[in-house]
Amino acid sequence: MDEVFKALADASRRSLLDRLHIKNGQTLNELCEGLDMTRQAVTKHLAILEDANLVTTLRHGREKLHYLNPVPIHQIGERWIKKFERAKLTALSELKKQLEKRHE
Amino acid sequence: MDEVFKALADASRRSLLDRLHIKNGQTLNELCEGLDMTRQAVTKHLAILEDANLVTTLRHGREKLHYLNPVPIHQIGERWIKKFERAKLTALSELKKQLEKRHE
DNA sequence: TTGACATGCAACCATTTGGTTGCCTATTAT
DNA sequence: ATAATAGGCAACCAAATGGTTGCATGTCAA
Repeated sequence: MDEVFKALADASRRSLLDRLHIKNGQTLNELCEGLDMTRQAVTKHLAILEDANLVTTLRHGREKLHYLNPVPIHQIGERWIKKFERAKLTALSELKKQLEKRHE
Repeated sequence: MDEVFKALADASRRSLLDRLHIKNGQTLNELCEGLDMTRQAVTKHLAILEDANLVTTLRHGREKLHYLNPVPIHQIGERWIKKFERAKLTALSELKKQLEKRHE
């Protein structure tokens, strides 16, 4: 889980995921197009995404195809973000209550 | 949005949010208890969470009370994670289809 | 078979990050 | 008044991060 959060912390990596979301199964060079970065930098980002299991790769001859794996993203939503849903609703009223308490 | 992702990338900071989720409105010293870190390190983490608008503070005499703001977490869920929901469902079948295409 | 293309590996670099220590200031309680 | 308490500020440090360049390897096409 920590690896996933770390992987998502970088805007370049999130944009790579976005691009794979639009078009799945792209090669390294395809993913490099239009980016203000060397191919090697992109390789490193993709390796981090792969380690976090956010991207799966598949060799096809001399090409390496990259596929988005949305499962860890979904898990972050289910296992982590959902926890804070209830808080959202009660946050403001709780804060007000506690403020009043402190000022007694 | 980037600030929020960056803030959430650290396990210590996520655990601080968890603790505020359990008990809202804690002081700095309260939040330091049981942590294997100096107070100053915790201060820095809290400052990052505050910059990302995940935590709101309130001075009360010599105490500084920390309140969880779950809104940015919720926004990550709505604006970012939800985008990948559809992908989740179709990911595997898409991958299979594309594999078949490449092997024609 | 040989050149072009797609990717991999490794060393190196600057900046950011997560942490520390030491000291200072403000508020509260005795 | 003064000691204890809660927190702030700044300098410093090691390690991680995000990037580079240079060269090597594997695969395809002419």
